[in-house]
Amino acid sequence: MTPVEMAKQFNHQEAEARIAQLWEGLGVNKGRVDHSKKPFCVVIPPPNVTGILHMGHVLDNIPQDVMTRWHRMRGFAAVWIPGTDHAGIATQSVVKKQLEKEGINMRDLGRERFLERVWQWREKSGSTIIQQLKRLGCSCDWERERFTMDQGMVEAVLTAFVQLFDKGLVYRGKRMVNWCTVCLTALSDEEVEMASHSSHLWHLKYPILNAAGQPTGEHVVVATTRPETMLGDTAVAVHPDDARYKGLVGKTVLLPLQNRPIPVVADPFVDPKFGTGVVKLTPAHDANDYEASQRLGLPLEVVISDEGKMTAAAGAAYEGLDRQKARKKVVEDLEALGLVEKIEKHANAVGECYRCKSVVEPKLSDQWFVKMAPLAEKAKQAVLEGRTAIIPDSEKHDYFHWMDSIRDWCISRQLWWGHRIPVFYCGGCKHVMAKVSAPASCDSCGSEAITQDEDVLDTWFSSQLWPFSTLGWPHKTEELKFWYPNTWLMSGRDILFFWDTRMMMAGLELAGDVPFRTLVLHGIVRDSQGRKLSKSLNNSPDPLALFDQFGTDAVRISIAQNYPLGRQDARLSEELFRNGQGFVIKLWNATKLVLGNLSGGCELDSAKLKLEALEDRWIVSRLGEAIRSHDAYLEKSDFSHALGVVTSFFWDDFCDWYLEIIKPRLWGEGEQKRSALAVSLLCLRTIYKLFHLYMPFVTEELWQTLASHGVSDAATAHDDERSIALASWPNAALFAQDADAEAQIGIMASLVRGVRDVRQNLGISPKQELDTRLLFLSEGARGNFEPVRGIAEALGGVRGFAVHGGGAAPQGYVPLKFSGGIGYVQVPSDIDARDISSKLTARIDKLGKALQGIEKNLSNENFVANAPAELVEETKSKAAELRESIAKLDEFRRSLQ
RNA sequence: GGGCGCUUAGCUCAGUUGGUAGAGCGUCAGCCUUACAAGCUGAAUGUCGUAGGUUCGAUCCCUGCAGCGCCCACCA
Repeated sequence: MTPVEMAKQFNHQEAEARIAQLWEGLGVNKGRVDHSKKPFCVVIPPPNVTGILHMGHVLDNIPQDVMTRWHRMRGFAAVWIPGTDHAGIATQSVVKKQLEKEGINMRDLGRERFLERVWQWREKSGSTIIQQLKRLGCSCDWERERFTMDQGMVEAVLTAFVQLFDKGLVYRGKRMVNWCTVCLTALSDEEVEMASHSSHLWHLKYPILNAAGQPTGEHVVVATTRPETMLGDTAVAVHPDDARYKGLVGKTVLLPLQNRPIPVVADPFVDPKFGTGVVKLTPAHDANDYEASQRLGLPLEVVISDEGKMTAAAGAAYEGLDRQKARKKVVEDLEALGLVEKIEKHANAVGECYRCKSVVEPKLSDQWFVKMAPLAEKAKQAVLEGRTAIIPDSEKHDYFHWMDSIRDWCISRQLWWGHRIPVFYCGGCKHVMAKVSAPASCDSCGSEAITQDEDVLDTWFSSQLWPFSTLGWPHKTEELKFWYPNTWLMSGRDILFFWDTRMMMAGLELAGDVPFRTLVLHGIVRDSQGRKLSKSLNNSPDPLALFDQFGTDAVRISIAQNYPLGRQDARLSEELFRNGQGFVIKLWNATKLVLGNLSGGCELDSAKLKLEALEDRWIVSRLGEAIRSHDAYLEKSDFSHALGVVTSFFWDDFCDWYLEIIKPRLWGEGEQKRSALAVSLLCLRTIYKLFHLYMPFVTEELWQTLASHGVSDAATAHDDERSIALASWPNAALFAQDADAEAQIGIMASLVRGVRDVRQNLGISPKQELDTRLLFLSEGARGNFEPVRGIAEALGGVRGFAVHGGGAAPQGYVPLKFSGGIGYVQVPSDIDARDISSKLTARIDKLGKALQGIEKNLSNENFVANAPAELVEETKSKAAELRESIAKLDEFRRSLQ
């Protein structure tokens, strides 16, 4: 082997594509059912098929990649299944808008032709996000890519529906549902976001009629936040016990504008304390009112259409007006009649469509529902029993609360793009059948007049099957048997109720077990000012541009380091990515140093490695500790801390101390050089493996660089060395702990830091060699120092440490404290004494304060009596050390005067 | 209205059997030392939100309060 001339830096632009090809060629990401190994399976939260990669995806997928790579290297039969979601409402509205641009109304086009257009759009843009995920370095098994509307998925979805139907867990019913007047479909409760609107509370006067139907001249005042709905009022209600209105119940009032008499009724749902205690009843447009009207047998008057416009029933003056405009006109018209008593400011929560943000309208309609209570109970139990762990633990609270307060799930959507509900109606006997494939005739009467339900299923109905439908369910495939339940699932906590909870329920009900063993939830990323990323704020960076600019590895490591696990959110900034870039560069340069000094005869065999030099024993001990600690964090899915362990090992221990210590050996010859090379190469190879989870590209490049120069480890030669992704995970047990080495290097580092500190403080040039004497506080410390004497001299720039026997500080030396004793550094004659004196005073004051605090404790009898003996001893010796240091500093200060 | 979380250095955040607080960035100072100036070396900076309680001792445990944020909720 000869010294390697490495490029100045890692060219990520060129290398990433090449490395991705290497992986593809080697099939490193392929998951295979292998019963000799433990299974590991993750399914990707399927992005919208027509979507493009945004920071949210990056956030989602980095940890999945980390976990998948980690398990693969640890010898699991690991698979990460990718795919995309058809995203019903979102995709339909995109295509609808495209058509509108061409002047085509989708209703005119018809269902079939419209669906053709959607499929075309899907074909065109469907692979974009998959390509982008590849650029992120995701080690998915791309051959297993699925789409929520591919053939197998259709079968799974229809089967799931039919099974639930047959169990009586799916039913059709007339209910008040959330209706989006823009998307023109029903929504589930989860798809409605409550937003606070500052609005008004209008107090309207309804004239009271006498028995003959004539106005008495008196009014009853109702308070409402939606005056436009008064056109559809069918009654006015008060609380039965409300003394103020006792005489009113049973009478009739005149509904203004409509000039229709409506009754005054009593129902306990009215809150006498709110408003005037009188509420108008609009059964067709309010869920509460609807329920009350059912109890009271009141009629329904639909005055708002599906599109959110007033109907003919609202009266000629209002028909066709938008809800908002109708509200304004109704109020104006009532004011003109003198029927508005007052208008108060009022903040209320309004439901908005989670897709288009328009205000949802309650609408009474026939819809399909999933009966949730029995499913929720099982899902709750599974988490209570620990069959699925939720990380962080605090999120369980929301999970349980949701399960406890569950309501039936409206799954029918009045859309075309989606899984059509597999329910068939017989035109003859009105029999209703749920079938995976369309029946030719009625099961019950044999009639061939069969029609299929027009609606499609909620997108989340198919998403909830993802952990097992991707593995071949409803067929009992090898994959399903081996990889179900999935090991792990990562999702943003914003879709906990859309997706995660429903997968739990569907998995337990349909696949017979929990969908995943561990659910990890994360927060969102924000910009540097803490704002959510959004298109309108233009603060949402394009991940691909970031990959180009900083390198994919840099972006990945930056995000992994600042991972918003749990409730926490993470802030993004340029600095963050530059920081990540720094790690890539540092790793490159550390390799450059070692490879630049390669020479013949340093073949590496980690099993036969003899660790003789102290620093070699030390770095190997530290490395073992880093591996153990990293793995322990990752077991808990704590990526940031796991990565933090590796980065601080690499940067602080390996680069700042180890490489600095061994430089003379690397520059030298012979056995010293050989062993330094062997140990540093072993460390580098191990560091690459550890970092590979987070920075797959640069670590692969460096691994290949080593391989191409003949560096490989004889001890792991049985491993597949063609790619680091196929290499085996480092075994911490092979890196022996060495307490002596750690203690000795610890003393050395503390002493060197002390000398550097003195240098800086006194303004002594780093080049100037110093004379230094040491006073050891114990024989042990002295013993620990001897082996590191040479290293300390080299790194501290010290001519030679002499031992100071004790007693007064030597003249002209400044003291420094290190772990194990006190050092004295000779002050060069050209240093200004007054300058030093003031610095010494500051230092003495600082130590004095620390001593004060400690002594306060020691003078407290209760502390001495109650605190653990060890702690008391420790505190005493700390106080002694401080006193000694202060005394020496003071002595020196006085000697200057 | 109910529930949950957060408040620590100028900024972003770590900090579990309770023992007098750390990192990165930024700031200041010194270094182009033959891997790296996107670097190295050193320094400064905190009534750990607030008021109490428990304790020999509280950033940590308990209670009240304030500010910020999130989730849930059919009160017109």
